Amino acid sequence: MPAGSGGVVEWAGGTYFGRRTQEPDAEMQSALAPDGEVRCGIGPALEPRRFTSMGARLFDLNPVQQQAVLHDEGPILILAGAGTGKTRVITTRIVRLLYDGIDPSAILGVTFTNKAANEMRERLLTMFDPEQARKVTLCTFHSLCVRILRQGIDLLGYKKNFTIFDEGETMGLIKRIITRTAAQDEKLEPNVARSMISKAKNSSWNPQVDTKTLLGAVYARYESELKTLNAVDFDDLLILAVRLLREFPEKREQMQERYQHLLVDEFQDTNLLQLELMTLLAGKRSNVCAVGDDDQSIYGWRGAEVTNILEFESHFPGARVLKLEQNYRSTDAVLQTANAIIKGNVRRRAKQLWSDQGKGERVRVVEMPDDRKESSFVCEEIHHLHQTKQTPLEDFAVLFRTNAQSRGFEEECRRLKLPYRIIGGISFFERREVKDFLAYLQAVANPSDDIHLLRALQVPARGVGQTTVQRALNESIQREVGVIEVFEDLAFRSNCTKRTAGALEMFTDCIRRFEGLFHQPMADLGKLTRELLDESGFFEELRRSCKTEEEADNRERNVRDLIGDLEKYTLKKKGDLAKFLDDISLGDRDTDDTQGNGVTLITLHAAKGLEFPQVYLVGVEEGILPHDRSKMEGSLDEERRLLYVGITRAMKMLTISYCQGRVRYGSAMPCQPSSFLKELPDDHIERTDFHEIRNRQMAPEDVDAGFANFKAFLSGLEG
DNA sequence: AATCGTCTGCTTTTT
DNA sequence: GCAGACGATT
Repeated sequence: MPAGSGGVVEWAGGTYFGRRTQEPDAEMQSALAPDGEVRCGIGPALEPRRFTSMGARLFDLNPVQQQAVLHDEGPILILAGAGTGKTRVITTRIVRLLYDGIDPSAILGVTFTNKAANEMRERLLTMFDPEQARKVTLCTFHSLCVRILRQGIDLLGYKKNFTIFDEGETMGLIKRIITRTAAQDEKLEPNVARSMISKAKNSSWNPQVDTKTLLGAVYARYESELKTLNAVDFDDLLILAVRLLREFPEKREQMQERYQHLLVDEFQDTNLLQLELMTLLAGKRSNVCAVGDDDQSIYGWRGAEVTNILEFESHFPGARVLKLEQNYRSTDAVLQTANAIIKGNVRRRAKQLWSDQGKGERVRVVEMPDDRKESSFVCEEIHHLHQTKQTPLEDFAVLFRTNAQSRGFEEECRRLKLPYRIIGGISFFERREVKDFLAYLQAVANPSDDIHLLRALQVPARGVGQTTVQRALNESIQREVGVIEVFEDLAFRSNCTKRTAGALEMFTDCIRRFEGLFHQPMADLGKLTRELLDESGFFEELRRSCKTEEEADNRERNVRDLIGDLEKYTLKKKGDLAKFLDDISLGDRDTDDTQGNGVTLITLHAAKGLEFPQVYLVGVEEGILPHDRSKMEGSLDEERRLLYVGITRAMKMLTISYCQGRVRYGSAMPCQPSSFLKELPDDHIERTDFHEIRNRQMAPEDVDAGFANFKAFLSGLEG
């Protein structure tokens, strides 16, 4: 059926026009009867079994959502404003395809985070026969690419057991290259180099690798060293997968045959390569269902291309475009505030969020004297609401632009004994013990993985120093063999000190022995891992290197948790060690997300996709939101979207605060309210300040105390 | 190999 | 003002 034709669809003998937008009438209602048989469009219908029928599911959706679900073939863009039931639509659409009798393994749903992919899978399993639903591919862009590459990367001259470098490993390599490449007087920030290289790699335009500049030389060297290490970074996963599909028609056709229906979540966050990957996979059929919201595009700085969504129709000609604007999350006051902010952006697909949940409480905009008052006010109010109204602490979230801002709130929570959780910051996988642990597993899984082997070699320190390692590396490059083979070479060892030679022998023997054990078919991987870590002195080192008992326990628990994950993983037959490591390298971990206990402290970026009944959006000051740097980079529109994302997280109550002064970079500085705040609609907001709010809530004697505090602060500022 | 002192730089970070 | 990195010490 041609795209966008709003084709006629049969429902239990009745006729349903996919394009209609009005409420279901009586005729339709009977056609959509909850237990009715379902037959629509595309494939041979399946008999619905114990799951809610498709008809009933459709009945729960609003008219536009229904159209999104019922759209047949050809490209469709679903512009899903914040809180408009996007995930629901996407999962229901998959269910609908399944009901149509589409082969589950021909359906591919792509997301950006493992969390999103896993949540979608969970949801799908409750909606359709799990045995079938499980066969639907739901994964991240990166894990999709790994799947593609594990099968065909040899065509591009890599070995199939390539290693995936994470951010840290990438950085390490770049740093080493810079020190080796740069002349005495040359300087290059590894951070800068990394992001430039990543930009160059991602933006398909090949910036004529100019090896005359230091950056160019580092870039060229980085690429060639990755290749010799048989390693790929996160960018390469996309680049190589796209190259494979572009350059090898048989691969492309094979994939196009396999995946007949593509669904992409958070489309506004896709970059050029991700778009290209999708067009390559979609092929002529062009069955692409993209879901996203240009107003929530906040990852431009990471290469996301808003134009992918703004110009969707030019990438997928004939695309149908639907707008979801009915919001099921927030009150009208919140939504009007959000609408008012976002309409200041020019390049966007205009949307007006609305809800039928009533006006709700007005949005408070509070002026605070300084950042300390801000955090104490917010935390005390949360405390107060929790005590007097029994509002669960999980209902509250404090949203801020930069991680540094979390600190004051953290301290304040501690002072008040409010449980809290911080989202973001250093990720689990960046923890040293986790990386060391994974290095061991990777070394055992693939001893020719030099980088991880060398990392394992250093934990614990074995008396094999820089010079030995460097010598081994040189030799391994020269002889074109893995470092482990150099270590095992008696001639090489005879050139080391006795101590070093012994250590090398012990280490390589250990790795080799466990390599064999791990590859036995019925191996108990958990048990083996514990033996490996005991024998190698890993656990001992882990405890030894901690200052406090508590820290040691924490770190050991992290590692033991991961071993538990590995056990579960193999028990559930999800795959072998190599597959487990792939998943983990891409951050996919079966987290039993112990339902968040406490107040949530979170950055605006990390808050996207979440919702909270009570939201405090703090530090909304010129220079912070919008951030100073964004003005130089000309990304004010993205800052505005960031604010929009923050506002639309709130379900019932939203408080926006800014300070007259705050401590930044160590010294007290005056602040202006964010220029965005001028755009707020007066009829839905209430402007107030710290003192007014205090006077309203506090007993008089407390007010005096508060005032005394304030004076104390002022004198502190002057001193 | 560990430790101490000095220097720097300071947004966000799905993979 | 503080954390993290790096180089010079022992």
